[in-house]
Amino acid sequence: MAAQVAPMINGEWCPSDIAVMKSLIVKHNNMNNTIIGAGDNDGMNSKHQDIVDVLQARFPMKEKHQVIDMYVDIVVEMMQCQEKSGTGPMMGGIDLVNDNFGMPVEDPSMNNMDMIPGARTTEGKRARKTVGKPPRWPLAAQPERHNTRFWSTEEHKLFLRGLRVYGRGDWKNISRHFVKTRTSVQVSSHAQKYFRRLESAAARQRYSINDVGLYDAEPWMARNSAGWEPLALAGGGYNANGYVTRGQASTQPAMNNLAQVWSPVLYNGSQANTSQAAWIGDQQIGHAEAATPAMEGTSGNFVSGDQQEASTPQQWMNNMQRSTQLKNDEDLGEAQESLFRVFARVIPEFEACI
DNA sequence: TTCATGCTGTGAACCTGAAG
DNA sequence: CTTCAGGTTCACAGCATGAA
Repeated sequence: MAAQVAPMINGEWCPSDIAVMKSLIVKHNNMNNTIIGAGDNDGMNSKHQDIVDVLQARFPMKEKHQVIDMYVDIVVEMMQCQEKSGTGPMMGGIDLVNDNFGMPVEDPSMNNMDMIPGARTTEGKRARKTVGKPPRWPLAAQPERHNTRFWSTEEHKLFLRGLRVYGRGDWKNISRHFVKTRTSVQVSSHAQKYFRRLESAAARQRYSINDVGLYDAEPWMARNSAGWEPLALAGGGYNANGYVTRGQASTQPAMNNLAQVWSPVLYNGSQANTSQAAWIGDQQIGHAEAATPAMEGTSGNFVSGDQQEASTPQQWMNNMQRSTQLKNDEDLGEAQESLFRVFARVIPEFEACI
């Protein structure tokens, strides 16, 4: 672990890397556009395969899935910039999305993400649990908790990937295709705790598996222990608890999960690489660092449809909701899903890597 | 078209174990 | 000892599907 890098930043992609990737993507996209006609599916697939190969060649130290992942993120970011500006691409023409990479979307109904909390009525549920309810199990007959197993960091990252591809609510597919070691019920349960954790971000006191972001390295052990304490960084790293006490501004927790999951939606790519960061209450989500990868969601601002920055947990949640609306309105979510789905089909390694 | 059934997601209660 | 985090389970609601 490089001591210079904030722990929430995995150090895998630096801004210059991303700039190079963008440049290469734009260059090869434009170059191939002159050769490949619209609707040429094989050509499009080959095109993206070629671009990934070029990127892989440029960054031989990276795993292929890392390259693919970043490629998708950058494409989505560019797409979002195009959507926002309405006048054209930020970095040259890129038509990777509008035609679904030249491939049909296998299941358009996939865009069923319902991120709006409260969209489904819960009235009548709340009074369900009755007072004086007898214990679920007699003390002597409590079921064995043999299935209890803490989520590993890897499982959580797979969960985040699945969340990014299938969206919130499709636990079945996330379980089936990503977190294969967990049932859909377990995934759902984990998600419940995960989102609750995000909502109560300001009150966090202990490290949790849910603090692991998709691109985070693993600077910690699975539990609070001295095992990861030595990794605490001077000035802006972790403290022994993994969280800052409210009022302490000298240490910065890594709480970028949702930011990464929804980075193309929540973060304004055009403002990436600034040193501004979003905050939850007293705690900073995205640690401002000069060397922050744009797509990490660590340096970009939280943006909602009206470009408002979150400054309180409630505002943050509201922004998330508005961002979801924005995504729905502009079909960004569907486009992103399409990207991943296409990648999953075009590049076999993708499935193997995730 | 209507109804029954099964599946799945959601929110909450409850439990265990670890940290404070 | 208290508080907190994580996991399981349950009740309910919504949706899809098939039969009448």
